[in-house]
Amino acid sequence: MMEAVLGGSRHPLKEGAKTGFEALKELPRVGKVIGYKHEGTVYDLHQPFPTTGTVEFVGPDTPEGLDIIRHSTAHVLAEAVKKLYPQVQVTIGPVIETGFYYDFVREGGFKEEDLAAIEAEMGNIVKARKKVRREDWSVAKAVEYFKGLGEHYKVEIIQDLAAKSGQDSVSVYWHNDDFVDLCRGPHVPYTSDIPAIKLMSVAGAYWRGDEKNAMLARIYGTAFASKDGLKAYLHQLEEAKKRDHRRIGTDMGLFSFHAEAPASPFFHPAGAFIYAELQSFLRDLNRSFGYQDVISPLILSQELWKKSGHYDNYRENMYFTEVDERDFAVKPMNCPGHCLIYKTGHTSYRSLPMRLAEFGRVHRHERSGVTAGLFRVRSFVQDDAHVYCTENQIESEITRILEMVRFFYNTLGFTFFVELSTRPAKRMGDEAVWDKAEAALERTLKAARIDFKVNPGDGAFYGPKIDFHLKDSIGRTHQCGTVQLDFQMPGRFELEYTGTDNTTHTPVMIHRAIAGSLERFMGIFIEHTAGHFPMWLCPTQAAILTISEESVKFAHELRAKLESEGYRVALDDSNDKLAGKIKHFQQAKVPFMIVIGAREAEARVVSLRTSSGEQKQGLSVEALLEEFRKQARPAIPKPEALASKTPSNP
RNA sequence: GCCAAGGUAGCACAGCGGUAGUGCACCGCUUUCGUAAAGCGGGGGUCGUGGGUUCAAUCCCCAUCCUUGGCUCCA
Repeated sequence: MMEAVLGGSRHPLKEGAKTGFEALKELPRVGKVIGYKHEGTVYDLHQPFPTTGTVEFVGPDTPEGLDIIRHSTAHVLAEAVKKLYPQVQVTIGPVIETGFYYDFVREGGFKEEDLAAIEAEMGNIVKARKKVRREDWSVAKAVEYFKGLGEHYKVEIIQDLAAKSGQDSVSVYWHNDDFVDLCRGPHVPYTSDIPAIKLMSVAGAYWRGDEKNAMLARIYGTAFASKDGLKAYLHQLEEAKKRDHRRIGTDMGLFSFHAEAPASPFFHPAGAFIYAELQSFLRDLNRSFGYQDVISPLILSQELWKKSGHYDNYRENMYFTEVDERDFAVKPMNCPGHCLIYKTGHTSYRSLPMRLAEFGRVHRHERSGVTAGLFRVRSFVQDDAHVYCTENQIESEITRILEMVRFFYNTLGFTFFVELSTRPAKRMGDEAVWDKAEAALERTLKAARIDFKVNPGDGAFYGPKIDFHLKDSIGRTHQCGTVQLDFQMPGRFELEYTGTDNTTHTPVMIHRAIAGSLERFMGIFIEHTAGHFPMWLCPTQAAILTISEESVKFAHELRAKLESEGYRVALDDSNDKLAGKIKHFQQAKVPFMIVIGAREAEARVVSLRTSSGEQKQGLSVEALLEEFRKQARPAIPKPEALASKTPSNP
């Protein structure tokens, strides 16, 4: 006897149904069904039905159902495009996290204004309720058929598929007899089973993602199980736009960009304040963990970059300059400078680990199309540090760094995930050293009980690395912190220390950053908080608002008192209405507003309002200060204090 | 770099062959007012930059700079 799972409950199922549709006839009607899952694979309802086991029917509002709808919508898009532009070739049209896309071959690409017509044609196809029918063809037949249609990319896909997997048949899906596309499936049974479609944008994309290949015309779209689902998604996009750090940065006057220095931010007083506070938080954390500040120059000779390997491996991202007939480069990284500092003077094993930290400004020439607000810039500061240590100290040093990273992210309220990146194709050094380095990082992560995913081939050219990724408000992830093990550079720079045995050894070098780029980190933090920063980071922490002239004198006294306590306070004693003042400081995202009218002035108390709208009336000045003290910057722990804490990376 | 869209006052936008407009912000005056906008008046733009077409260009054409979305998601 078979079993069916339908609408969350189990039902016995008679054997012998030929298709999903037939099987459904035996079962109670519970909502819409567009496919079924059997042994982990999803099938469409027209496909031959299994004869054993449990079958789970898939509704449109399940993750699998949504994938089916979106994949089918991609096919409908392809049919609509072929109908409107018969000369266009189709390539691939996969489902992505937010919808789907389809890549076409079309001279000149598509224009955004073409989308309306295509969407209308898609609507016709949906309305026509075309049956989506699967057929299995031999590879030979498929190749011949698509060749006949002039669909050369499809032919390439089929031949590739056959060569790679060795399978001798492929599946195709028809819309009635009007349109056929190569596809693994599954699909909705009828085109009318797609409830809500929206084409989003056009873009260029390289065939198979490779710049050497032809540029294809991509159309992005999305589809949902209901009109409301689509509406909610579009609304969410609007909301995300409001949190965009570029918009908030402009509104709050935090930073600007100028053509005079493309992709390089100019921080205004308010933005620079927050930036500097974050920096000093990180500096204090560094010092607490035994790091020492150093400062190294921005421009260093080209020979140095040849020695470090950057010239050979990173040249296309570097800025060069020539002065006095000598070649220089602007540093894209701080490590060679720190190595020169290490090299000065004789080093004993007693001074290891040596932890050198620098808020080092680096310049990297990112390609023009990849820069984005603060997220990807060409000039930025890293909270960089290099730890020189013995091989025996590697694991304890990395553990210490993991603790710092965890404290910093948790304190600012971020969730993150961790990736271990292993040897890339373009690399230096022997395989044995790579083996050792990769194993050391993996061991340390496991010991710290941090979940991680291995990212093969994504390491730096000098060693493997651990990357920390933060999630922003619209689900994008950003690489921030990094820990990189380096067995190469110390040798290249002939770094040495004298060991207990009184002979010279080469130290190991660990590159690490916690925030990564302060610029990018600020961008993420702005979106994370939507501009509502914790009080200790705010340039203006509180605004005193008077109601009428009787309260002005007390307001000034209060400001003097708060400033003498070290708070950054604005005073609005203008003759605007209170509601207007509140609106102004609300939009400026000042966390606290202190309202003072005649009543308060007389009793020498205040009315406190937070930017989230909470109110407390009749607070004494001492009670107000107590409220503020609760918002102080979190205390920086010592390494020993964190070592005992239960690890977590949510 | 490549494909597409865009650049008009500090900000958000409208206008699109006959040399510029709205809202907010800013400045001035009036209003002394209890938790998201009181009223009136005013100043501010060589319409990204360079070239071309035209009697006339913010608008059309070419070039260029900058910004934005996309270029890993394998039928």
